[in-house]
Amino acid sequence: MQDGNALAVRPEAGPDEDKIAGSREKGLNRVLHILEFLHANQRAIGIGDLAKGVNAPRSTIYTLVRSLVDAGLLEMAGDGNRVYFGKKLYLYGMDYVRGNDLLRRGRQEVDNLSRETGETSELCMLQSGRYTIVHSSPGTRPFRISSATGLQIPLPWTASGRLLLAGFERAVIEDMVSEDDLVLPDGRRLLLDDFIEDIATAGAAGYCVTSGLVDAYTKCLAAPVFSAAGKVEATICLVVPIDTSEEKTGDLIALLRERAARLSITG
Amino acid sequence: MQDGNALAVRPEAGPDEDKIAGSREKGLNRVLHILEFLHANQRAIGIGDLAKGVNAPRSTIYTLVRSLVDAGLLEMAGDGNRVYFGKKLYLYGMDYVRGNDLLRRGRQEVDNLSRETGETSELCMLQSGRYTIVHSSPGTRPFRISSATGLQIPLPWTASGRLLLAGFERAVIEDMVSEDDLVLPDGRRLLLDDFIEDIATAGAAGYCVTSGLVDAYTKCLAAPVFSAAGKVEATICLVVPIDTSEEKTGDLIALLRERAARLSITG
DNA sequence: CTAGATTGTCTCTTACACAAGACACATGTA
DNA sequence: TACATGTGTCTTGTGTAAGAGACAATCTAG
Repeated sequence: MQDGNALAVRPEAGPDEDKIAGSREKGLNRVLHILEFLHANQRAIGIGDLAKGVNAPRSTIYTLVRSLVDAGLLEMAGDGNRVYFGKKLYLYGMDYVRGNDLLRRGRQEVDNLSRETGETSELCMLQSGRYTIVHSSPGTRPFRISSATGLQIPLPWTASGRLLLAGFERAVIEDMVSEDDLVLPDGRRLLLDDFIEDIATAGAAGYCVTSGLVDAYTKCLAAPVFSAAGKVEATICLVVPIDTSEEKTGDLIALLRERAARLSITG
Repeated sequence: MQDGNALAVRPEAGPDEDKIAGSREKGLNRVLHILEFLHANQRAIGIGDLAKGVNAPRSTIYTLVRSLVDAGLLEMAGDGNRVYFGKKLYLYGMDYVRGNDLLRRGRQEVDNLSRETGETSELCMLQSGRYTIVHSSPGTRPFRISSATGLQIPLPWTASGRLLLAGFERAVIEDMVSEDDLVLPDGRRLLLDDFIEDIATAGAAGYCVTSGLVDAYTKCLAAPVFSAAGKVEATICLVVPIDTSEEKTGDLIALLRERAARLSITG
């Protein structure tokens, strides 16, 4: 087959090694890229820019966008020549929530947690091999630490990432984690072996804490939610200031684990 | 088997206009049909049934579904050979909400309304020429009247429909409303002219009430939300028992209009 | 004013995605 | 046992959708 699915956002594909000239792409793939691009940019985009953004011929994008707008997956934005997500996608998304007990209850639980503790709380899942914040609830601190829903972060940067990978073969993990993923935002570099060991300990412990990984001021506490099959299907986590006392951290972890366990009881 | 859906969610068709025994369909269109079909059925569907449902060759559906699952727009459901909407669609849907002030505030307002009044409240919009319940909040009656989000109902059956069409040309309205749409669930038949007159009066009055249209026990109160351009962009409505007193109905309408007006003030 | 960039629509060609259909492997049921 | 029904993977041909490019309109500088 071809290069399989080169569908990984590719916001800016560093060197120009990819894209072997004008290979003809399937329309559906173009569409998937369009959606990813809009998701990555979080705003309405002009059709011309869209074509540039997904690196596709203008004429193609015009026709595809027309189809998508007609179908309601996209909508023309205010000024008239920009597009963004449409109502249909919202409706399908709500269908997903409705059909997905875990997500529905998880959202609820996360909202509760952040209200009760005052800290930012998040529901996280693996999304085609990437760590994804599926739902987050801001917390009540004056300077609150928040992250956008749908944000995708390299697995090694997070506590949840360590839990989500528990139970996977080493080879699979190596496959999911790129070299770049091991470089933290501040430039420090994790060793793959250390990361894999973290995963094992996190899986065994049933929770995970990371300090100062994505930024220097926060600590991340996470607990796993299990599927009926016993796999880690999601995590819930709390983002707290890095100087939170040992004692309070312990309490929060206990709380988190209890809630995660409750979520694991699938109907 | 399938079907038997009393509330006609649309018997057939999708974004395609002329469906002459589709010999060779574009992949993207197949996908759009798949999504519509899943939305109409509100549950995971086996790939074989899916192929039947959208009237497409199995081999095609297999490849398309694989692409969609890889991309995360669909997910394999529990037993392993059924598919339903995936996380990506949820994320895109949330992006839509985030990018859409009206929807975000409208949902909020509808939730407030149903909590304050105890009645079922809904946010409604036109979705490619069809009336759509975009968000609904159940109300607190013992036997509550509720409708599923994303349900599409013929425009003439509803109070909101009359408001949403205010300002459209007669020809456009005629185009949007099919013969079948004029037949109420109980078999009664509306006259197109009456309906169009209703639209005019509703538009002029700035609210609309219908009694016993979709069923014999409810009254529907609706008020329009205007876009900056002065067009009716959405409605919020309350579904109340048909024997609600004139006085209370009047109060609710006043409340509804006030809230709708507040929503109309776009930033 | 001209020169350049951008937008939306069109036409034509050909590479390839859709479709048909064969296959192996499960099931269930008479 | 045979016999139907369903599932998932292949291969192969051809109708057509993706892409190149030309076009007029519309901006926006300078």
